[in-house]
Amino acid sequence: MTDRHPAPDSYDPQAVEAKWQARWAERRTNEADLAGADRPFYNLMMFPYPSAEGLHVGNMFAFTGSDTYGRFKRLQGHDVFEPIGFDAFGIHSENYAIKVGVHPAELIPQNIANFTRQLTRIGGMFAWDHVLSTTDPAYYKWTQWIFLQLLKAGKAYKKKAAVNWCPSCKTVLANEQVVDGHCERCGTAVEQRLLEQWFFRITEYAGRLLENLDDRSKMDWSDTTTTAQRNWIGRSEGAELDFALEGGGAIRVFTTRPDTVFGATFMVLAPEHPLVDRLTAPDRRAAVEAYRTAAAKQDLVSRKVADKEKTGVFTGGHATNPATGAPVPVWIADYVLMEYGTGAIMAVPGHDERDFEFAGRFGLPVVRVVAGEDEDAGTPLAEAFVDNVAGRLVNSGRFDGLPVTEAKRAIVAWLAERGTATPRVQYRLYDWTISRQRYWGPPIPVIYCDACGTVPVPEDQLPVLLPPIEDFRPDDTGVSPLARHGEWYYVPCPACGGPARRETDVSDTFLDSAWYYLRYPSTEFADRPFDRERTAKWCPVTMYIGGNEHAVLHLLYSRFIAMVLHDLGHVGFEEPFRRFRAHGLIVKDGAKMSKSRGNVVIPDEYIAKWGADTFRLYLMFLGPFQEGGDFRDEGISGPRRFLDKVWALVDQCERTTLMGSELHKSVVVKWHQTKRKVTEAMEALSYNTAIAAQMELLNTVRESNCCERHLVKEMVVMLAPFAPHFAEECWERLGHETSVFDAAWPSWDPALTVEDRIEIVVQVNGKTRSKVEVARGAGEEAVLEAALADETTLRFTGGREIRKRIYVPGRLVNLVVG
RNA sequence: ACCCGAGUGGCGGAAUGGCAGACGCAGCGGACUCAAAAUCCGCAGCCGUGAGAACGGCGUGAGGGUUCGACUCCCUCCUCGGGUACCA
Repeated sequence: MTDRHPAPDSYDPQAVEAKWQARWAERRTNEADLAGADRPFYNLMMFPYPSAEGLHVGNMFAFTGSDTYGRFKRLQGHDVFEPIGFDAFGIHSENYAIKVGVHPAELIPQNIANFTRQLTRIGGMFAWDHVLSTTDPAYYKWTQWIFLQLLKAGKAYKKKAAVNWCPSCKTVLANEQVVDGHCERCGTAVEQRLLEQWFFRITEYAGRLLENLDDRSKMDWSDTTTTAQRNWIGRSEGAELDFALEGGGAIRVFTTRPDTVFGATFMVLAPEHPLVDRLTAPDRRAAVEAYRTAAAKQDLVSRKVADKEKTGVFTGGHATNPATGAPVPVWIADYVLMEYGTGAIMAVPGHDERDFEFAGRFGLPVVRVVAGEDEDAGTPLAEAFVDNVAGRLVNSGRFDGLPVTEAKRAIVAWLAERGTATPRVQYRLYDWTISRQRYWGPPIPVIYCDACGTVPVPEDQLPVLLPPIEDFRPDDTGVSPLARHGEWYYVPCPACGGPARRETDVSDTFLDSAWYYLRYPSTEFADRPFDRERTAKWCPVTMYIGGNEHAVLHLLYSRFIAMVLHDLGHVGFEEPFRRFRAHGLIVKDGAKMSKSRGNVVIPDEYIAKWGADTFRLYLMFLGPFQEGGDFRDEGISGPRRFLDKVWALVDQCERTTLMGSELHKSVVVKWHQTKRKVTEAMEALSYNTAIAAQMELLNTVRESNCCERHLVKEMVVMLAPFAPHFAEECWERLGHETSVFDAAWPSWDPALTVEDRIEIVVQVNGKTRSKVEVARGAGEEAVLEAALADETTLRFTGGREIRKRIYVPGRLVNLVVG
């Protein structure tokens, strides 16, 4: 950063910014008329987790990009509502609080105050009247209410599920706290433990969540995000097949490759599979039990590591292959997961890599049932042949010769007739576990009564307040610290008045953030989560911007909750975010910012040095918003010089008559072209090119040395989304008493975006050789004639025969010579 | 391993089938200045020919293809970033 010494009447960002921030607050410029707006536009940015470190430059980039869009929409005449809030519950806050030994309820307000200061300083158009924090009882009361609606509707249920358990710290760990199968803090090997936990039935909605992704009338999202969601939901089409057991019953498997059933030479069950006991032969019992115990102890993360060596044991039992009628041995192995499909697979080692590896390890037979184009049935397999598009069946009885795709249908139909197959769609998505055995979250509003069982807390008793306990650390009981707080924990049953206990788990932070956009427009209503009319007016969110790290969980959970609320009649839409765009990431001098590298950029010092407007302009200029870019200290002086030049132009407007001078046609054309280009670029979030276009216009004006007031005014308006304080000040200096944000976005005249005479590029054999100037409306004949007569062109055509002439209207001529 | 994104001057980046390098940073030359900073004017992809205005060739990670024409579309490969992870 180099020092600059401003001349007395030059642009002083600190003074300008302080002035306008005060004025915006006083005039309430940034608040939308929520009840009366004519053209509501809900411009939402993912709310931040208020960390102790404050907002870093990457956050500022994202917030500025969202704010720039909101301000642009406002200038286009929309009533823009741009709220902000804080996602302050969760394990991040809790762990940090434990680390520094200060209660999160004390830390969070300090952090929020700091975030508020930063977000105000950068000049965000935030509707502070509607600020919210998820830790506020007035907010989480309704988070609990949403839980109860799902419970009532049968969309919430309780079941035992595995958690990561550190036997040394005696506490439940989140997946992120497990590093290489060991506890992040003490290094002890992590085990799994089964706990009763609450789940939401998101899998019931898998199909709809998937279908809506393709419905443009409901959602316009960036492709990368919809693709990530599609993959996460993971739809697979296949069939369930039954492998009969001696003495009745069957092992049911799910497969996407029913065409390979003739090659199923063994079966594998998940160690937890309920049929394991029945199948295990007496002499195998010891080995099977040992394997099951070992599998049960493993932590949740390493259980699912793909490249580890295959393990498993034979149960001693057999089942019957429904296609061949042959008995196949049944094994158990931890590579088969109880949570997916039926918890059992038919193993086809010839055509599945995992099964191939397993068969090789344990000496099980490999049979080829699919062959590629030029292969014959006898070719031995050196590796699994997994191509499921090309290839024909072999060693599959009457199905030999059928292409794979056809064989899938034919075999399922054949087995279905005999009652051993059912077509089936399977999703990878699993139900959402919302229980957290922690302190810092909204208590799940449920009471357990010995007489009545599980009783929901009556809605009129919400919120269930999180008690302000001193010791909020997890302890060796494995249940939430809340269980230690007797007068909170023991309550009379709301149904029978008898002795009862509260649920001590709190809910996942993702539940807090799954509905916050519904709360913003209704923050002043204490008696309802979201007002019906307000919601109808403002929701779904018109434009949502956020990081792609939330492409899956947050966005999917929000969609699910909206869908449930829709089905229960609480909201009129299924999809909460009409438009979503992911912002890119900022790196510093080519490397990712991180504390360990010591290259984290703190925005405050840059803002103090250059002002918020220059900083904003630089952030939006350094790269495409949706891709991010490289933050370099040297780069920031360019945008500042640009503002200085605009300032000087406004200055000239104020005190000279030169401003009346007639514009050259070329300046008029550039002006109108710029208005079009900037408008289109803003809409596409291509802020860097929008700014470049404005710089070009300024350069043209300066070079031509002619200008007029109207042009300068429009320049200021186009600059306003990026440099709001600067634009306000210029607007005032240009003689306006109202906010620049109440001005209209400039429009352009398409006829004036084209010069009277245009340049046509002349290529010979595809290489640019010359240019000719023609009148704007010149026809093909005239242009070709001019091109052929051009001296430079003639040097390259050299009298040779012209075999082909290509004419692109208004742009180019290509002459192909022999 | 799979899925997604990206690879363009010294640097950030622009152009998504039609003049590659807009705009900006850094750099170089000049003006102003006692001098420096700031500001203003100009130069600027690489290689070659030329004293020179100029002229020619090459050039968007690598190789192939489609096309009158490819940074842009297709195939194969390499590198980097992000996501997912034994999903049957």
